[in-house]
Parts: sequence; structure tokens; C-alpha cells
Amino acid sequence: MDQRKERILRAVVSDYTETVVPVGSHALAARYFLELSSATIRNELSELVDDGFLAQPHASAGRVPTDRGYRYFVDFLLPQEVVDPQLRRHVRQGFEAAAQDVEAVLEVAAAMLSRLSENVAVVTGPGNTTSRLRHLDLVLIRPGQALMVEIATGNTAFQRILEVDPLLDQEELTGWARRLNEMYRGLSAEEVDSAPLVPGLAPGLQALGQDVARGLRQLATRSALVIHNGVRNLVRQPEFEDPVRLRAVLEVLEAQRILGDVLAQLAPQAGMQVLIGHENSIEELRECSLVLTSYQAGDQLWGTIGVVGPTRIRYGQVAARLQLVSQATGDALTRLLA
Amino acid sequence: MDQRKERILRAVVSDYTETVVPVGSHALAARYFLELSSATIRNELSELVDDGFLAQPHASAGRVPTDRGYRYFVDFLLPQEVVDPQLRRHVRQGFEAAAQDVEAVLEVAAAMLSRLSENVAVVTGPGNTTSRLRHLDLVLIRPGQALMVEIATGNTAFQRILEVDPLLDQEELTGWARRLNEMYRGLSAEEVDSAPLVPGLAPGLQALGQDVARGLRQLATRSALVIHNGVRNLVRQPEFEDPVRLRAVLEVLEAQRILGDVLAQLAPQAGMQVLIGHENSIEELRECSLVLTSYQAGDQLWGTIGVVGPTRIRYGQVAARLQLVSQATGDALTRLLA
DNA sequence: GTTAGCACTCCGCGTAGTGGAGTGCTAACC
DNA sequence: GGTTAGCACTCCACTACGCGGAGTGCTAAC
Repeated sequence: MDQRKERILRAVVSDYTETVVPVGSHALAARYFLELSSATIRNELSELVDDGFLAQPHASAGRVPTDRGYRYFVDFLLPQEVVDPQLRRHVRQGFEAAAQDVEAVLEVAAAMLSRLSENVAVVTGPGNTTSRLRHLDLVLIRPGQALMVEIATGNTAFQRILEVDPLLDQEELTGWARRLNEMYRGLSAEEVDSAPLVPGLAPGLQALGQDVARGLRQLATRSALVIHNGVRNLVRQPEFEDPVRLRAVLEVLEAQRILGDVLAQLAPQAGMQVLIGHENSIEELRECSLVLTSYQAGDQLWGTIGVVGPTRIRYGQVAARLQLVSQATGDALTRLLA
Repeated sequence: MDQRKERILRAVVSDYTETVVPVGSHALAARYFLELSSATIRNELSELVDDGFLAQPHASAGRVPTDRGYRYFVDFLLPQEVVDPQLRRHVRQGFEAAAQDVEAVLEVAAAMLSRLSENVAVVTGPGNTTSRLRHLDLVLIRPGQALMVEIATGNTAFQRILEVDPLLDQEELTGWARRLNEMYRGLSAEEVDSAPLVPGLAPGLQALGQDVARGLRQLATRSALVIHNGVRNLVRQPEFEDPVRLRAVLEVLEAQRILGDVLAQLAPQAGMQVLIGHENSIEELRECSLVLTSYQAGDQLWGTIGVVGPTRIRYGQVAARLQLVSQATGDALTRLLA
């Protein structure tokens, strides 16, 4: 892969990315290689095809990058994109306006990113591992019914109605809550389940441990859901004019779990990740690329945010803007959660 | 509009609903009116066109119902659909599995309804009017930072980090929380704002009233957002093969606010409502119909749930199934919220 | 190694033709 | 008067055909 081949590959990728039309030797010569003839370029192109970086839709058509071509482009040829300072400000402001609670921040992040990337944005909260009890509260609603409120790490709240002894009053419940906090604070659902029973505990209190664990599990699964935004951008991509393909992608997005699993797997790795075409394990997304990164709240990895688009997505621009939004999301959460 | 015309209109609507092909006099005679000749039916059809119930895509094509035709069909000709008992059970079970918190219930409702209606389901929580403080909690996270948790009517939770005096300990905060609960329980954001200042209150506590009100407002706007599910069903409808039309509808769905406003306007009216084509005020949805109803938690109107689809949606079936899901949603919430 | 020239391929597009589904109208029938 | 058979007419959807253009691979010359 000499330097000229690289230049040509880069030219094909960027041209195809813009025009969505197979790019031919003449167009390349005219637009990018004034010093070379189309014949020379043809020779190079045909070698790039042999090496698997480019493909031809049919015998007498121009060239289109293959997944491998994009991979090489992303790994070695990606130009350093700079985000317009005005855009940067705009993003900051967008978060400031709506940065009141965690879910709102994630919604804003998805909306923002889908607009900036002109594709579909996906955002997921902290996965299944991290939900630990931070604080628990019991409130009497009426005789025999109490509201249990749990706050987990990440400051997400879970609330649930419990049936309790009709004779219990709020004072007693408050005592229970204190006991439960002492017993379970800092524990995960599994740890709560396996915590040793305390002898001499009121039987009603005894049973509450299960409810506490269930709440933590709910919180974990809820925050593992994948928010998406920007489907409207997908439908105007020429590669998704075919309703069948479009539908396949939508199935995955709306199922949430499928994408959630993939993102959860990738989550531990920090830094930006690009999955091109077949590189992701989701059959329905084999014609899509994912650009993903994780974001932090404080100094802690929190979740995954990324962009789903056709394989000819503008990797450079999308990556730069994703970086920006991911940063801003993390900052917003940090401000919010301390 | 004599009885035969009605029969013919009904036949055209149901045939077109199934085939999505303009229906002609021969097809009608063969499939629905063995006792009449196609010529007779042609005469009737042409009168139905004159009266605005049917239209012709072009001069020598079959007939298609107009919005007015659907309106008449819905108002006078809708067959009473019965929901299969097995389906009914299935829906109940679906809610039981996931009925742990309010948002989860609404998500399930949307998912369920979109599948049953084979179209897009929309669900919105209680609008801006109803959020009142049920319970408030203050938890010390670290010196100088406390987490405020608010539970509003509807048991939705809002949480937020507050900067506090670094010398405050949890015990003191708990005292504050008790005071705040006494002062503000049962009040809405506006009432909290205009509540008289209590003389001799700690200045830090004094200021918290604003934060409480802000939280209630956040909860209100959050629950006014419109959840949607089932875009995957939309793309296989022939009327949305055109990406431009599809995109217009998606814009509205993803904007949330547009649809939210419309639903909020309609919310007060109980019972099922059908908006056909141009009858809704959203320009982008003029080729869509909305089938809407409200659902209750306990004996209180809570939110709006409905289906968005092409105007040839199966009104009877969709209405019946919407009724079912709406009931089940209400029941699930009632169980959840007491 | 590069380039001009050339024959060849294949797609996209516009045109024309055709079959069929459907209509409206008229005149006859009950 | 309502109903029906018959018929001429319309318009669309589909196919076939032709053709220009963009692009290729190959060869031979530079």
C-alpha cells in the first residue's frame, strides 16, 4: 500500500461519501489528481479492487469502498476534523438548558448527536453491573400501603407500592427504613439477596430485602435500555430507500435489547470505537457502521453513546462531533451528580 | 344515504383497507354483491363520489375512500369488533411481567399497542396540570452536597444534587426534609412558589422551596412527553414507501412536542376519539389517522394513548385493541399506584 | 511507469406499444 | 324508475427497444 494508493483510496472514500455514486477514474483524475491520467488511476483502482479495498457494483461501473476499504481509511487515513467553535458553544448551551435530571440529559444528548451527525444517535445508561443502594425511604401512603423509594448509585430513583401491616404508622416505617439503610447501603441486588438474615428482625422487615433487591434490578435493566433518536435522518439516506432494509434496522433499534447487549459488551473499552459493516455482530446492521464511545460522570465510566449510519458515514466528522457530545454529556452529568 | 349505499361504502372501505388497491365495480359485485350487476354498482359508486365519500385516483381507476368516507364509516358503519380472549389474556400477562414502575408500564403499553395495532403507538403521561408533591427526601452524599428526591402524585420521582452548607449532617437534613414535607405536601409547583415564607426558618431551608417547585415542573414536563413505538410498522405501509412522506411523519413523532400539544388538547374528553386525515391539526399528519383514548389510574384521568396510522387503518380492530390496552394500562397503573 | 486510443460493457432513461382493469353512457328490459 | 348488457373510451402498469454516456480493460507507444 504505497502512498499514492492511499491517496486514491482516500479520494474514493470521500467522493463516494458525498455523492453516493460509484466513482470512476475520470472523475478522480479531474477532481483530485490533476497530475495523473485516468489510465494510471485505472491501473491503481484495479489493484485496490484486487486487494479488497474497493469493489465494483458491476463490470463497467465506478468503484465503491468495501468494508475493508473503510477500515483502512479509518485506521490510517482519517483526517483530523476540527469542530467549529460556534457549534461547540451551541452544544454546551443545549445541555445547560435541560440539565436537570439524568434521563433528560441523555435525551438531550441523543437529540443533539442525531442532529449533528445527521444519522441515528444511540445512548445507553450505566449497564447491569453498577446499581448499588445509596439510600432507601419508606413513606406511608395510607394504612396498609407504603411507598418504597430507592436511590441507587448514579442517583436514579426507583419507587414502588408495598402492602404492609395496616397497623404500621409512619414512625415505625421510618425506623424500618433506617434499619434497611444500615443493612443494605452500598450493596448490589445480588449482595442484598445473599446478605445474612438478621436474627430478631420483624418478619415484615425481613421480607423487604427481596423488594429492595428487585428494585435495584429494575434500575439496572432500565438504565441498560438504549435511547435512540434520529430515525428521520435514516430514511433520507439513499441506502435505506428500500423499505426492507430500513425495516431491519428499525427492528433492531426498537428492540433495544439487541443493541443494548452489543453496547454493553463494548462498554469496558475506553476511547472511540468504529465498527464497520459486518464488524458488528448484528446481522441486520451489516450494512451499517457504528461509531461509539463511552462517556463519564465524574471520573467514572457511565455509559455508551454513539452513532448508527450507513457504512459511508462521514467517519471524521461524526467522530469529532461524537467526541464533543460525549464530553458535554459527561460534563452535564458530572455537574448534575457531583 | 340509503342502506345500499351504506353497504357499498362499507364494502369499499374494508376492501381497500385490506388490498390498498382502488376497488372497482366488478370486484365489488363479485366479492360482496352477488345479487347486483357491476353497472348498478357503478351508478351508486359515482353518486358516492359526487357526495364526497369516495374519490378516484384517475379517470378510469377504481374508487378510494375519502376522509369523509372514512368518517361516515367510523361514525355509522363500524362493526363491533371482539377481541380474542387469548389476546386479552396475553395483554394482561404482558403488563403483569413489567408492572414495576410507571415509565416501564407506559413503555410496555406502547410496545404492546404498536404490535397489536400493527402501526405506531403513542402514549403520554399526565400533562402539566397534575404534579403535586407527595413526598420529599434529602440525602447527604458528601459534605456540602445533598441529593433531593421528590415523589409526585403519580409516584414519579425527581432527583437532583443540591449544594448545601458543608457543616450540615444527615440528621439535620432529615429534619429539613420533615419540615419541607409538612410545608409543601400536596402542593403543585405554583402553590409551592406562592406559599408564604415561614418566619424563623433556616435560610438554607428557605431557599429550597424554589428547588422543590422546579422539580415538580420538571416532572410535569417530562410526563407530558410522548412515547412512541412501532415505527418499524410504518415503513411497510405502502403509503409510506415514499421517503418524503415517511420523513414528515417521523419528524412529528420525534419532535414529541408537536404531538404532545395535540394530545394535551384532546385529553380532557373521555372516550375514544378518531381523527381522520385532515381532521388533526398537524400538517405532516394529514394523510394519517389517529385513534386515541384516555386511560385512568384509579378513578383519575391520567394520560392519552393511541395509534397513528394511514387513513385506511383498520378502525374497528384498532379501536377494540386500543380499548383493551388502554384498560390494561390503567389497571396496571392502578395496581402500581394504589 | 505512464499515457493515449479504442473496443467493449452495462446502466439509466426516454419512447413506444400493449393488455387490462375500469369507467361512463346508452338503450333495452322488468 | 330501477336494473342491466353492451360498448367505446381512458388511463395505468408493464415490457421491449434503442441509445447515449460513463466507465472499464487492454494494447501499444512514449
